[in-house]
Amino acid sequence: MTEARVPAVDKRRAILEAAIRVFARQGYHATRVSDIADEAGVAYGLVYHYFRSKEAVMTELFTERWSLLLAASDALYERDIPAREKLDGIAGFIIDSYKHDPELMKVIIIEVTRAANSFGATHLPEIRRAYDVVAKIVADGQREGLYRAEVDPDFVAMWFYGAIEQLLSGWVFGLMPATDEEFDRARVMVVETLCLGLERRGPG
Amino acid sequence: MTEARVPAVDKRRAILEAAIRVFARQGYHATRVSDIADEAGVAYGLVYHYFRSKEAVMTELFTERWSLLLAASDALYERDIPAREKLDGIAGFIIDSYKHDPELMKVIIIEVTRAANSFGATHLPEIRRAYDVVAKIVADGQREGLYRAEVDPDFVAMWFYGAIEQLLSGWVFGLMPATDEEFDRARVMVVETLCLGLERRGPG
DNA sequence: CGCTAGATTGACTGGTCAGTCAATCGCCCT
DNA sequence: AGGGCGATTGACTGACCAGTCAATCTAGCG
Repeated sequence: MTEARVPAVDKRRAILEAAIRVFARQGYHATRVSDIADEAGVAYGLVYHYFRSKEAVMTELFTERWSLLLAASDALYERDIPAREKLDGIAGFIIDSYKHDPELMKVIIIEVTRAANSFGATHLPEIRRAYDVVAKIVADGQREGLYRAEVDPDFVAMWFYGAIEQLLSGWVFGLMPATDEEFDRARVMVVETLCLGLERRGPG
Repeated sequence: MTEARVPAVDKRRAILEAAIRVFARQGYHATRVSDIADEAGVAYGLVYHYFRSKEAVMTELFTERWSLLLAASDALYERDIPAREKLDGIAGFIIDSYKHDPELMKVIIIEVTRAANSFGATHLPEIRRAYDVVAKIVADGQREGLYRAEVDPDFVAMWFYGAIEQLLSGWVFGLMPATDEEFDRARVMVVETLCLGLERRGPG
């Protein structure tokens, strides 16, 4: 009774999801477009009907999720809660994203965020926007006198993301146990240790 | 009057150094073997006289420097100095390596250490060995009661390297100012903030 | 019914490059 | 002088793959 334009099976979506699996399994460079098509159960040419290029597929995967992270970060930043909880919220969002779709996060981290040469270069602006929110949170914390003034907020932002990416990499490659308890433990540990490192010491 | 076998110009070395420049400029995947040969001022085929493959060139670049880091880490670990100084020594070694040959460090970080798919996978064991030294330092610190016992040493090790890699990436891509003062400041900041985050709080 | 337009197919093309190899060079030794 | 051998050369081959395109299919519509 409703939308007449939407096919019973959305092949476009099928292609995107197949791409996640194949990119996660073989890496972007090692996947042929035909691999994506096969995995999606569609003809080779259909990939080019829906996407301009192999790169465009990757870009859509990244942008779709990264924009969620940016939105969540902005929302967190605006809220009237302690800096620490904002950072915890961001760390939590990323880790939840991993819990929710590990393959997609694997692809994003490996092929974009840490791939400073290829997609990392293309998407630098969006990536930096995420860093900037963290830097702003830290800067606010310094202005309120919570955090030591000597540390550069931009530096902390890079640190924060560097640590989280490394963590996810550890899970992705089985260097560290990847259970739900570990996820929560890791999240607490990053934020707690980072904040302890940043906080001004008492009166002494 | 001396070594007869060594040519006046060591072409093998020239190829390695050309490779550093070209890999740094274009990235491993985007460099053709002919680019390396041209940059070295040498015929295409000579690259294959000295190296089994393009990959072998990269591997030699990585292994040569990484083994220095491992040796330095081990030496630092054995010395009878505070944990904090050991960590500072490792951070310092890496940052000095960057100061000494930024292009080589750029290549190692981007193409190996952070390239978990390609060379990162191949060299995982060596990379982990570097992490392990940091983990051992932290574990010792915990045993001595300096550091909080709740944090997982392996986790700290990943964190430490994640942060430093991110820093170097920031310099490499011009996201952060890369001057000698910045290098020293960054080194102090990483180690100081990390240790403050790890240390046990006074009596409370 | 036929018509149109988007969906779908897969064979084919063009360009790229890693790695091979046969030929030549230059140095040293006898 | 001339033989031997590693160093050096660069044209060539074989494989691979992103992207194109003309053909076919399907569904709504008047």
